Amino acid sequence: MSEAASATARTALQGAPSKGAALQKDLSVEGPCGGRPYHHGDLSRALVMAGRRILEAEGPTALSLRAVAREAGVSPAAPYHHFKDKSELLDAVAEEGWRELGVAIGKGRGGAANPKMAMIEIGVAYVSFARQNPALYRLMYHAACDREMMPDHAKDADSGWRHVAEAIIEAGADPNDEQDMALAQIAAWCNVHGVAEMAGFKEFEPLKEALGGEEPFVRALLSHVGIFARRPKTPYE
Amino acid sequence: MSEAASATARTALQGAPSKGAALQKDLSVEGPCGGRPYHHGDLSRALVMAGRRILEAEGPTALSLRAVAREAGVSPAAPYHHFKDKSELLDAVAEEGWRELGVAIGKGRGGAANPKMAMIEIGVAYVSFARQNPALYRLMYHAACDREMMPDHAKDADSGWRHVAEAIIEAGADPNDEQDMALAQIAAWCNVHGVAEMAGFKEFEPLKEALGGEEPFVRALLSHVGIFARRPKTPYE
DNA sequence: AAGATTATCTTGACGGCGTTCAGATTCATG
DNA sequence: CATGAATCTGAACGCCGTCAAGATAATCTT
Repeated sequence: MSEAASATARTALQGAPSKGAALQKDLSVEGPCGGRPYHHGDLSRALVMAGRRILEAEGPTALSLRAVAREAGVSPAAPYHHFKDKSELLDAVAEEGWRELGVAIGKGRGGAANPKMAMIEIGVAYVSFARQNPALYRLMYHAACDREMMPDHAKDADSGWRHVAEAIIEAGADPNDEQDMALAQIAAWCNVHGVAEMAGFKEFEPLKEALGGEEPFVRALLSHVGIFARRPKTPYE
Repeated sequence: MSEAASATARTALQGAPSKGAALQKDLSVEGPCGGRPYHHGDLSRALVMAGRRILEAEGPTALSLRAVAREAGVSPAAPYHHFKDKSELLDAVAEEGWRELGVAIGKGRGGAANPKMAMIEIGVAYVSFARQNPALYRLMYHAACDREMMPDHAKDADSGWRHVAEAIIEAGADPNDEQDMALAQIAAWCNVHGVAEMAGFKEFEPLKEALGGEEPFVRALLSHVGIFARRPKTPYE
């Protein structure tokens, strides 16, 4: 189901046979270029990739530090030379997810017919990513909630957060009304997150089918909420 | 010894603030009262309460089956006579949470100035509950996501789900347009969930302060999204 | 009232987990 | 080539979820 999901990620993960031996060798062979590789190869990278692979293949409950080490072909204690503890490793996996999500959002935004549609396309891309990598998305959000903030690189050029801010302005918001800008951005983010986590619920199945599939369903949901229609600040009195 | 343990448990719970005051039953030595009590007393109830207490006091990572049993004063294997496994116990804790949330939502709805305001009040009550019981809320949602559906009792009279449906109709929606009804209900739920999980993020702090606190912030967010304003189905073309 | 039956709880064990630490190995460099 | 630092291993600790076997108490039958 989520197999076709991360074609982009898959290339990155490609050629990773289960045992670490081959992986180690490959990494150490291409070593001399960057000056990065260490004793074992770039283990820290390998661990993150192994973590993601386990997440996709066997689900979040199987994602133990020991399993990751096993998959990477090292002892259970090895990761501790690259990450303070398990949660730091998981953070690294999550961060990669956020980066990919940013790229996906950028693509969605770029494919919009006009600036006013961009926000919806962004939302669709966001939800679509979350639905195709559910375990990863949960991990990402878990990490964010734990530290009670968005990932640090949210300010980066290709981050989803940035895309949203720009799209809102392009859609006609007044960039000088900081408060309204922030509200729009936050509201969009909250909404799209809710949809991402609930779109798979089974009680919505009939409606999904009536609308012709999950993507139309998501579109309808986002449109219905008027995700970024500019509107008076207080619709009720 | 079971008596003593459950006594400590009870006093500990009474120390806990906020809700659940009415919830705790009299587990004291009342032999032939309800026909329910068993060997130990109502252990299954006691376990759920212990679970909740640990969740609030020490966070989700401390919430182990063994810790719950310890807190309830029984052996680590005792819970297995009442719950199939750990996750079933957690489900029971979550279910209690959903019930409380339903009540909170009902109160919010009842306190609304007029039918059109009811939806916002519901949203505020929802987010407020989630923010006051963050660990419990996460647990609730985790359980729902795992089974990919809302809790079973969502159809009950005092469930939040029901309240939302009724409030939407009272606000003027056409109850015969099933599709639109469902969309409104789902969109509301998604949005409010997103706000609930993100309202605590630190990057929103300045905006919160500018708006005068967290509740105004939440109100602004919900209003901005036009959470339940009736609107044309496709705001963009 | 006494014995049989069932439900409940305890004890003890198993394997897996995250984490630590002392020691072995390999790398970079002088 | 020697030395010191970075990297990995092996074994150990305590906690976890879970299970099987036995002890204990409540309930039911007669």
